[in-house]
Amino acid sequence: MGHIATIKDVAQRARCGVATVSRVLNNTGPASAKMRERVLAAVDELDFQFSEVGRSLQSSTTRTIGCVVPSIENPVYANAVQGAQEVFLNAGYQMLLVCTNYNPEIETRAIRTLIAKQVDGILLTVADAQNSEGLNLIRSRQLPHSLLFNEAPAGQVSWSVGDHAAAAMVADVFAENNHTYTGFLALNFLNSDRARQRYEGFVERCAQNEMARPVLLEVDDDGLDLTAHLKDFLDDHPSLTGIFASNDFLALASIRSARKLSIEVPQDLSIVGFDGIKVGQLVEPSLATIETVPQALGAGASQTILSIINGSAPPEVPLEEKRFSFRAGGSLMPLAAESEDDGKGTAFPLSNDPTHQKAKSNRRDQDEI
Amino acid sequence: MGHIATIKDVAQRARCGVATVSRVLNNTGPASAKMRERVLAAVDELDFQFSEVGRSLQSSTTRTIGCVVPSIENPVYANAVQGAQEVFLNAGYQMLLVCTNYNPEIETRAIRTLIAKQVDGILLTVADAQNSEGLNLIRSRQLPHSLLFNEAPAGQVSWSVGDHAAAAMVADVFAENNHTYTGFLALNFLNSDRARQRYEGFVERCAQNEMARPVLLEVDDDGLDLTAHLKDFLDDHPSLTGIFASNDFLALASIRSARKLSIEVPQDLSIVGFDGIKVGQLVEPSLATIETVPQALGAGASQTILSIINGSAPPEVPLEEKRFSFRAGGSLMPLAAESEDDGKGTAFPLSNDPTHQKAKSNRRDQDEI
DNA sequence: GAAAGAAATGGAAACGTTTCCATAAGGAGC
DNA sequence: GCTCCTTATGGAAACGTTTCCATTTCTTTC
Repeated sequence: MGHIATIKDVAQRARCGVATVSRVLNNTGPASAKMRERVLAAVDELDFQFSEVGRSLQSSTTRTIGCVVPSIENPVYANAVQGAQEVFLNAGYQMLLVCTNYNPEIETRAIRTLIAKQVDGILLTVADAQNSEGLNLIRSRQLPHSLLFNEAPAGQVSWSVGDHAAAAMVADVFAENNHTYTGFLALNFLNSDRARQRYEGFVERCAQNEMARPVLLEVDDDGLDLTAHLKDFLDDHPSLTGIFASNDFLALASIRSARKLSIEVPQDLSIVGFDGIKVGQLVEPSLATIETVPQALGAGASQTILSIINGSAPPEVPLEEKRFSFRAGGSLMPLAAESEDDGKGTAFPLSNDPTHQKAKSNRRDQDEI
Repeated sequence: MGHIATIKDVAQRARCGVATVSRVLNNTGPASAKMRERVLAAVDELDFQFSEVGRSLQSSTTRTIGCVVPSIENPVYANAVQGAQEVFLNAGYQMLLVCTNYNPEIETRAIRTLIAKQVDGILLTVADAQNSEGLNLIRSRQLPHSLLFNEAPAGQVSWSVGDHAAAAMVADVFAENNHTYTGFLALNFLNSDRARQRYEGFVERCAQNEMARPVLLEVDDDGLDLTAHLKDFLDDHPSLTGIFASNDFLALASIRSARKLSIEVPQDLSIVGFDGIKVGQLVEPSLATIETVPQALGAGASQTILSIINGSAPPEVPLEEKRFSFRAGGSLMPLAAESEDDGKGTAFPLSNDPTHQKAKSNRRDQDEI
């Protein structure tokens, strides 16, 4: 028979009522030994398994959590999702995953559907936390949820990296290494509040460190024409000695593009990434970057949701210094120090800096080919 | 009111029966203009949305697909899952994701739960397709499903890379480059039929090519002690000139470990990876590897499932040559050719091969430190 | 052996839908 | 104004659970 057994079939076969079957199988309420045995036998013979749909309708609980992220091709999100998934699975929840591809419409639609499916909670990274229709829906429904990677608007919890401060740290690192003229390489600037926060944090701290205002290079896709973009960019801004890439892939791609342009990293150009993906340590030169803990953030955010669901005390979001740190790497090199009493950092490149000089000449060579 | 509106609330507010509300909202059956308006107004005022749980119970369909993979930290699976997710989302399905961490028990449990949740189909990569409890459950329930990455047992569809043939291709590449003494670096050998199939394919083709039987180096975790393992391995097998790593991460890690041991890749040792992850092209030396199309496999497998569900013609699995190809890279270098008439490849390393010689001496140096 | 209490059991309602079927309302034709 | 048909509408069953409550069965105690 192609028919899937229900509790009624079991009851019939065990010659008892459905209530008894339910009690036996859930171990709720009394049952005689022989009855128990009959039920178990019937379950075995019919290969019975409860329908979670029926259960959900009755209990208005689905043991399912929604998870909305931009993409899992980015290992940062992949790790976070994996961390979350593990926590949820251990707690007996499964995870509905939606990748929005940084598209706010998909985001909204997905959240709507998740709500309709009556998920018990939602873990999400939205395009813009200040202005997310989906997030508003969740809030108005008072559905247990936690933001991941997004900075939360008001005094709400969010498991974010601390993009602003982390980017500021990059500015400090550049300053410590005597870099003054830097660029910021951005991807998905429009659809990612994180990218914007990094840029802001970087720009602000550069100003505080009396460095030049970083120039912005925005690329729309991480396609193969990065080399061309980079060339134009460096041609337009020949004094640049360092680039802060808004993620590690972009940083690695930049190193490669630089190599193609005969610009050596780090001798001619220093590059710092963001995220701290694993391969960054495997390559040569190793990637200087901001190391983050996406898996921990994902796990933490999940626990926040679980604690809301079962009313226990939510975990504390760790301090910023636990959420990111600078990882030194071969892609960043100190410039020879500017003499300390040289006034407050003139706005011109140092022509007596050999490293810097080399960078420029090298680049010029390239230009003239 | 903290109460979520149901169809009854809408009916009450619109002063009509629930059947009418259902008809209006689903556009099934007739309804007068004024009634339609009243219902729509009520929906708006109450912020009503259908409960998918109620619907599912009634329609015995959930618009949800289960997806079981070992891990999404591995970009191969991440890409495949992402590809699948997109196809499903476009078709109006959402995806329950479970990562098993290569653990068969989690795998079985997860599949059981997915069945209980009455997913409309399951996309899965199992530890061992020949012997998977979960897979049997799915089959006996006749649930629409498709294997992903696993080779299917009998004449069943599966969206796999073609690990056996792909690994054979690596053997051919080594042969073409005059490598005779090779090693196979394996991870998760126990819990991955793919890794085993790659090994078998490689060993077989090496034999056909009259190369030495590849030596197997099995590592249990991709931790930091790969360097130590590699050193021992190369000490034990000094004639080795090439290593086939069962995935790209392992390959990159090997290159790094080699670098630490002052073994130069590819001059002293050639390395070939598997999977074709993106970063492999960004690094120096670039990684020679088998390039695969995980996203396409994921998308294809999803379409197979959808076609089973709605009874349409399933997509064809592309030919093997469309599913993998060899990607040349700087990590593989040809050895000086053995003289063609030298008989059928003697079983000893060529002492007149400078590159090879260098490799050996270099390694010896290392040993003596 | 009867009464009282405890233990076991089953019936039925409820959860939120859809859909079948019956009924009500409206209009056309005589 | 009546019948007849079409179009609207609502009641109720069904989907698979859990749980409340009432009923039955078994022990115990006198």
